[in-house]
Amino acid sequence: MAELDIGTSFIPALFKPSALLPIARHRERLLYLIETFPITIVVGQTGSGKTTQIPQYLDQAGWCLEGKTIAVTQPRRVAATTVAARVAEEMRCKLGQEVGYSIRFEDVTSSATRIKFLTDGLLLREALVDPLLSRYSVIMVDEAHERSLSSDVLLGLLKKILRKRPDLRIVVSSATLDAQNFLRFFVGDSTEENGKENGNGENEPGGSIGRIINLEGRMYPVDIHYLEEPAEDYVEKAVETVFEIHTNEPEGDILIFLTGREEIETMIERIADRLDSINPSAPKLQPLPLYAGLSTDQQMYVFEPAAENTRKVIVSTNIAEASVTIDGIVYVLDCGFVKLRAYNPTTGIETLTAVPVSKASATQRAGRAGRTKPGKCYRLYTEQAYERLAESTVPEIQRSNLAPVILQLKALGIDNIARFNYITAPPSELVVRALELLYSLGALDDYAKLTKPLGTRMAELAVEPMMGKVLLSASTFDCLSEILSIAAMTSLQGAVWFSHEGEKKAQDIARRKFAAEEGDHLTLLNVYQAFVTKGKKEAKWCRDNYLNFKSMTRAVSIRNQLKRYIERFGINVEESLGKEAGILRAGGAGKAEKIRRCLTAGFFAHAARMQPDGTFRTVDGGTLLHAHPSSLMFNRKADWVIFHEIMETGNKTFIRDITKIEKAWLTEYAPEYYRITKR
DNA sequence: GCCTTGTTG
Repeated sequence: MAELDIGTSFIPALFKPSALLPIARHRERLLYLIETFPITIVVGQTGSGKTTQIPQYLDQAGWCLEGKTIAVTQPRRVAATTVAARVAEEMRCKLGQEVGYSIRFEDVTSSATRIKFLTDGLLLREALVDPLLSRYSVIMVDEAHERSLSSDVLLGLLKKILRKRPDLRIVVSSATLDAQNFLRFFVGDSTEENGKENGNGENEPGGSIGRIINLEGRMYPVDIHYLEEPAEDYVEKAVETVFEIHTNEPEGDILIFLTGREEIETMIERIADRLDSINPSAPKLQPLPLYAGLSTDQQMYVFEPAAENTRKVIVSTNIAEASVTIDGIVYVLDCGFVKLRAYNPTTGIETLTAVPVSKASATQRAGRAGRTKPGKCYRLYTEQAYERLAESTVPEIQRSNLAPVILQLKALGIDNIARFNYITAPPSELVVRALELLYSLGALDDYAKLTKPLGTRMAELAVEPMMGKVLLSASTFDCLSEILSIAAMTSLQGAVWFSHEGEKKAQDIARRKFAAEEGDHLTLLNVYQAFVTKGKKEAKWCRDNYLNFKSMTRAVSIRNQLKRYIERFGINVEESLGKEAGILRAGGAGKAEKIRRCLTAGFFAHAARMQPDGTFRTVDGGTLLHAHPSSLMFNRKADWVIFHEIMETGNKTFIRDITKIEKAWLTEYAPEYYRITKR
């Protein structure tokens, strides 16, 4: 940012006098609404200052007296930490004192903390031990319009808590489109009066429950352009548009939204191919990729200022829509598609496919061009196509595997899942499938009540239900120490290996050093054990072995956390770290078999059999599966296996983290499940 | 022959 240096360098660049923010004009109205109504919906564009200012107004107005705290939830960890730092700076206090944050593995709060930023998932966990969230006077749910699983569940829970805590105040921050929807959610079917007949003279849809307040943002106008004819190949169209902008439009960086890594790499190659066509004396173009799979270092390039006389072209996935904000973008290109996860309750298979974006999403993308000055957005589709788009993206709760959600709701004391206050209810097929799985794992009884201690413990463990079952069975299989490591490693979701371009072969060779005959789970165990013993938890060792140091460090934290839980349940953890590594690799019978049996006791629903041609079939024979290329079983022989994850991408269904088992173990550990599904 | 994005005292 170009600002005059007038010698006041002690004021950080971030700092803007808060009195100048547009929100300052709404201070009194905001405080009045929050004082008067249980619910306040705040509609605020980016740059309105709602996240940083509202908690401070509340603190100044006395909402933190008598030891009470204001909670502000965020959907992402980085947001919680950076916003907390910003507010601490504005209040001129040390982070962790009056202002703090709390995210998994990092609690930067103290007894002095009055304003606490935290992830919405973590606040949900707090409700397990403090069901009325009694330490908070105000809870602000930020970015609620993103409709993440945890913020949806949190809002439903808050509605329930309100009935028992009339003193509690809830602030929901949302985009325009959803404000009415959120208010209706809190008013509708409530035990309180609902506005039409509240008799207090206020004829507003929120009745005596709540109000909506609009805050202006600090956005510059963005010109929207559409194609006249649909594009046959939007990557090609995007490349052409980049060069048109570059030759005809004034300076300013370009951000392009595509759906995935492959498209991004294609686009970058095509731009590079045509760079020679630019007049050598003209300004240059610097294409840069941005997607979650890149290392942190590789991602940092997009934030660095371009070389002189050079225009940055950032080619990104949806990560730049809300999670990552880049300054200096003046032109946005939107391909009109996004890859979304969806869970098929009939097959139990997750899909990852490109689908048209929603209007809300397209608006958000366009807005990325207007952060620092007026911008332009080129939609690589026609205006008619835009009109046909859905208003908003289907919320996660309607397209996810709900087993973890239902387990959590049950643990929060919400027994009647069907009558829970959902902002939008999930399809009943999803609920039924989740209940069936939880029942087959023994987490629910015949009356769909949480079992004790198994069900309640599974809900407390921060892993998915199937892995929770494995962890809680491990001591009876005499392999708890190993399973703790395996659970931590699978939680990394494939981010174990570090891939640099052109080093694929070396990486494969490195991987073979850890390979276990029995499959991926034991290989992951070997990696973990080597990291903490031979690797001394050092970055250099990871580099030498093509492992992701950050992920490995995270695995150590996850394992420690899981171990603490297990010990709190009164289960003894006998560490065998390091001793067994050699034995496992040699295929040493005893321990390895115990681990495979234990995994089967939790993952019996994820079983498959290899066919002579190397592909797999599900147990009922119905679905064709492929070992993911990252799996050891991609080019090895096996018979029956269990797997951690199943996902359909493009036109193939992949399974990953695969381990060999015996067929007989399935009926041994899940007799009912295999009787039911075989018919 | 390969994963969009988040996240759990």
